[in-house]
Amino acid sequence: MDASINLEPLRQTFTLKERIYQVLREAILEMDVYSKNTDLRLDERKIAQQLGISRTPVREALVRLENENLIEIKSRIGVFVKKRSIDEVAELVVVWAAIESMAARLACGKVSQKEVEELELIGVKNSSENQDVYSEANIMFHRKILELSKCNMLKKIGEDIFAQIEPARRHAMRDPTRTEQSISDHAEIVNAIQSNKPEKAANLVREHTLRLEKYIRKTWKNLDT
Amino acid sequence: MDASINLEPLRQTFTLKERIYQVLREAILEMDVYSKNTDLRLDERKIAQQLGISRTPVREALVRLENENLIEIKSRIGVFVKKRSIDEVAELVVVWAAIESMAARLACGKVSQKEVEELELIGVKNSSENQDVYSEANIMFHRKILELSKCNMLKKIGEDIFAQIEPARRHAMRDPTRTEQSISDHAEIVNAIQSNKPEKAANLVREHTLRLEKYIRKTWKNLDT
DNA sequence: ATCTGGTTTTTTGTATACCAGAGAAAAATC
DNA sequence: GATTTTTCTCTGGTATACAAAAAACCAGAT
Repeated sequence: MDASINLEPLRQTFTLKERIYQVLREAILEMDVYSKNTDLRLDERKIAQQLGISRTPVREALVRLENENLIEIKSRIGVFVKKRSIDEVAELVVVWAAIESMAARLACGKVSQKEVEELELIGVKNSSENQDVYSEANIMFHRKILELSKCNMLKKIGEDIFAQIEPARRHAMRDPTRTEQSISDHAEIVNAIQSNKPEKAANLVREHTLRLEKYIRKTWKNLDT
Repeated sequence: MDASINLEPLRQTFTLKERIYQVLREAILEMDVYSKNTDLRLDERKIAQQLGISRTPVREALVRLENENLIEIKSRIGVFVKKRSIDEVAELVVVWAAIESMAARLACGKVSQKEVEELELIGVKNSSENQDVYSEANIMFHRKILELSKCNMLKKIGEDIFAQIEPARRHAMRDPTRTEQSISDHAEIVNAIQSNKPEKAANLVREHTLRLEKYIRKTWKNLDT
């Protein structure tokens, strides 16, 4: 028998810097970085105050974000969300193409029928509804390929790079005419994976993604000054 | 018109956390991680004391290193240099293969004769001297390919991954019989790049690197416990 | 009005102090 | 002697205080 008070576990699984990191990361990725009137400055103290904590864990989160290239900490000047140049974004897309192409190659021969169907559902069927749905499904399609590679590192690094591209992708991809082409590309890719043609799958994915690179380079609207 | 002298920016950017980061990173990469009697623990306080500074900048450097997957910060337990498992290393090699393969592809058609010769010198001619020289030249060969892609992001991300692999590579690659095969691979790669065959160059590089993956998986000597 | 020079304010960098959880060691219990 | 409980210590986590550099401000001179 135990008559003493038995309180809640209260387990605070995550450390502050971890949570702040996640909060900030999400907030940064959702920012409209390329809009003229977006303030790119992050104020340590303001953030700490807003969250009701001290600067220390905030700073540690910021260091991490800087290491991920999402922000830039200028010594004794301030912290700024990074606005990538067209060249940097295009290059990142190239890296992404390399990684996803390898993922598609590896996926061949080790995916179940069920997984192929999931991929098709995301990238081909669901995509055709409307622009917003397409955009969301498009992201998921590419993430799914990374997943199907069954290679955790490929997935992890691929997603890191994707996060860096995402703001620019939102900025540059407003053209609905690309949707159709994209969906037929997806169908081909699904097909190649399903019929276990690694070389073809890898090539299709690579060219599909590199087409995005070309597109970005062509249609980039420079909103700087 | 501006006739005034135009001086350097003179950024004094030497912040402590930056320097500590570099010092620690180098030290970690040089550690023989897989040796039984290597102490993998890092003590914030001790490091700060040794460097004659406070814990704060040390911690920020550590956060960064953790984000690069070189160390692991266990909350209220300690900081440890990460010893990658065979699976993680093998997967990283796959990512590396993806990136370097794309680099070779891009290098085709945009390299000068002089650059090709440099590559050949590093990867084929200089490599044959002895094991140590070979090992060093081997690294340089692969870095050179990243460079010849003229894609900064590819280079940067490739080198990040390479840094993570390096300790394991040193651990696993002790077999001199691989040297010959490797050098003839290199020669083929140089040839493909020189004669502007992107598809072939990409394939050769990929298979060359993936062979390393297989090799690591096969010969990994588990020194844990 | 504009430029110049110093001064104040703001903001980041670093140091220090204290807190809390985990694990080991010691003590108590059986 | 083995097991459980308690205490203590070690280590990272967080808060706060202070130093230093950059930016903003503000007179006074031109």
